[in-house]
Amino acid sequence: MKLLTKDSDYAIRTLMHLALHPHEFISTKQISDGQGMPYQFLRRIVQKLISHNLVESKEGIRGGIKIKREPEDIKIIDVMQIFQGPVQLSACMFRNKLCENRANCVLRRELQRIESIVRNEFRDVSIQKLINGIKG
Amino acid sequence: MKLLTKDSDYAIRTLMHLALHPHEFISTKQISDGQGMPYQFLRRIVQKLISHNLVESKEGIRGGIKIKREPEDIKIIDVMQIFQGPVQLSACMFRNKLCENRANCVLRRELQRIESIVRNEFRDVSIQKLINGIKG
DNA sequence: TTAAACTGATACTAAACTGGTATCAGAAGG
DNA sequence: CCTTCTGATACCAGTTTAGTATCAGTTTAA
Ligand code: FES
Ligand code: FES
Repeated sequence: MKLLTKDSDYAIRTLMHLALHPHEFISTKQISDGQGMPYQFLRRIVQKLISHNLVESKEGIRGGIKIKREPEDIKIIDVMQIFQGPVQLSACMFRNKLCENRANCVLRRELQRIESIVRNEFRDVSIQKLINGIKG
Repeated sequence: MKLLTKDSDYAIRTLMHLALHPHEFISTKQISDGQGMPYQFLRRIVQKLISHNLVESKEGIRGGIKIKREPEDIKIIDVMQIFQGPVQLSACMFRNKLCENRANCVLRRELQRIESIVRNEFRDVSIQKLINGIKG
């Protein structure tokens, strides 16, 4: 079970980097080089961050990207949802259709409980908190 | 992010079923039919449970499978580890090699913290607990 | 005014994983 | 000896993951 995929990972690191220089446009190339991430892969990731309004961009030779929201307000669960979709339990059995006694299903209940714990943990970590290395 | 794959799911349900009839050998066919799981898929899953000593089997016409350990002692994290491998964070960046300042990496630290929370939760749920629907 | 350094938008790829199916062999029991 | 079971594999299609490539358009500064 992998908690974080590469794209979420790279995205978070990129946001951390941007949060440290909130007033300048930094090129994706510079970030990918500096952090050892594959450039074209990061390009695609960055475009998603832009389309989700976490980052803004400027085209042209002195262009680049810049963080658009407060680092406190960007939780890593937001980033994960963009790249990995929602935290979800195993789909209900009986292939297509949901089974009847969902309300009573104990496995389902436990999974939902754990699921919400996981969500809360990832919601508690912001980009700022990562930068601080402390509660944020 | 999916917490439970189908094989873990089916394995857990199978163990629950076996735990309810701890003294008889039940055929895989009977279980797959009864629970709406694909037979051949479940066969493969059951073989893994056997090779990991959670279940024992008897060949031949009145054969089948039987639970081998106490339902209290089988935690769902054990089952998940068999089918999904360990709960792990995103691999360290800089492709193959681990990066230098691992000790200082805040993202890594947070992920490890959350990882251990998840592990503990899944370690706290046993087959017996699922059957009871209460603390066990 | 044009070359260089950027982003926008997509298309492509190989490898791994997921969920499922199929086969053939051999054991046990009546 | 026939049926019901397991053991052991091999196969398969669809999706996901991680990464690469291409071409077009924008901006700036020499
Ligand atoms: S699996 Fe559908 S409710 Fe439990
Ligand atoms: S990514 Fe390797 S230590 Fe943070």
